[in-house]
Amino acid sequence: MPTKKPIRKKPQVTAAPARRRELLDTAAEVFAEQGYNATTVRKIADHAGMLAGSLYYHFDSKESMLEEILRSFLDELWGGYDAVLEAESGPRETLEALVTESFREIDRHRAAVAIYQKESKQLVAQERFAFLAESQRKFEKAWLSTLERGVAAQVFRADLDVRLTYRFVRDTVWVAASWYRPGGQHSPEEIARQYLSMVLDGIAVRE
Amino acid sequence: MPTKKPIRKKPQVTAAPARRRELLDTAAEVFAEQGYNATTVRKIADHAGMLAGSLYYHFDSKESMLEEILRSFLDELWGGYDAVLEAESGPRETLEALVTESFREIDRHRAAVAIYQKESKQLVAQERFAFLAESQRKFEKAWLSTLERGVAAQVFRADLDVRLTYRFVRDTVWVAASWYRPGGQHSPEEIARQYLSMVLDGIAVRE
DNA sequence: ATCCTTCCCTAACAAGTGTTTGGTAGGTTA
DNA sequence: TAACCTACCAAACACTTGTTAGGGAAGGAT
Repeated sequence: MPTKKPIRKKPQVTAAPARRRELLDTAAEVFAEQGYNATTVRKIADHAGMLAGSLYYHFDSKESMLEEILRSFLDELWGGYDAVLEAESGPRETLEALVTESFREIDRHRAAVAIYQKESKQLVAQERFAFLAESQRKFEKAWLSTLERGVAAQVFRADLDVRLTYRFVRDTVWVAASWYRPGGQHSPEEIARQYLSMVLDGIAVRE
Repeated sequence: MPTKKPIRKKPQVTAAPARRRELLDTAAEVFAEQGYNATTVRKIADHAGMLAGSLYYHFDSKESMLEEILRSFLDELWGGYDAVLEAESGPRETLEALVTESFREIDRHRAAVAIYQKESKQLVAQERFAFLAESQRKFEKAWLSTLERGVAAQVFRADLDVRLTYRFVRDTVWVAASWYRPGGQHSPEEIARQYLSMVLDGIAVRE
């Protein structure tokens, strides 16, 4: 009679996601604050009130935690973006909606956005994080086409380099995650409003 | 007769800075590309064509390399900024000059700017890098006062939150280091011109 | 010819890293 | 009561990390 190997069943993906989410949220906080590489699994465990090894009951690696954090963030992000894009409004309205949606995502996923911002450039090289590259392509396409539609419809200026403008707009929106604190002075909508006012009409006084 | 201790004289700060600068430049490239924590001294040594231990003939720690990279960058940056501020031009001219100078610094110190951008938030906590905090205060003061002067002189809009505007302007300028490549399509001056046009006059078509 | 300086190599160190293995307290199910 | 599952701990593992110590080749100075 062959002795049954006591294969340890780990919950990993299947089991009750309650505790997983909890741990992923604290991990995301530490990742965002200290940087992914500077964050040891022992630090994460400390913040979660357990020991380093215990994390491996829930996840099978530090990297898989990072992957799950970024995946779930991007899933929700594209939920919002796709809804905006499918509305097929005018270019100006689309741009306003995209910006507002972005600041809302920052409000909800501050940590994940900060991580994405800091680490994505190094991560895309690994095939495990190839989905980041795909997301970036979709992202660029959405914003660029909106800007180009606006130029064609003569609601955006034609004398600006569209690609440069895209980069400026994109960066300014997302770096907000580095200083934004939820529950602070400004709501995401208020920040979006001010930002749109600046980008659309400029900060100079008109004569 | 007391045996003379063979104290190893290291060049460190005194000696010919030629090789030092060379090594610091390659270190800065690797730091910028992979992130400070993810960069091992062995990687730096690889890029420099030597072994890890040999780096310690020139520097006394990995951290001191980072410090020297950031220090020399900030020194040169403030050389340019102070010149602009001492000119005491009008607020709009000052803002234009600050932006242009910033893009020039990105052109010259792409790697250092990228490092500063990524790591400064975590570094300021250490007393060794307290000079970063001081630089940030000077930085904020320079930009904020320029914006406020502009609002007072009615050349900048009064209905925008100055602090929010400052953050937007600051971030967009510096994140350019993450995608800018010297010798590319746009010169620093051209990028500055486009950026200023966008920020000052907006991207919307005027009626 | 000797000495000294410069610049690097070889080889190791201790500390910290992500991860694995076996165990176990406590609740749930049979 | 017995078997089982969940969620964690305790202790170690192999490896990488920044750093150090001693040595040596090359070349200029004396």
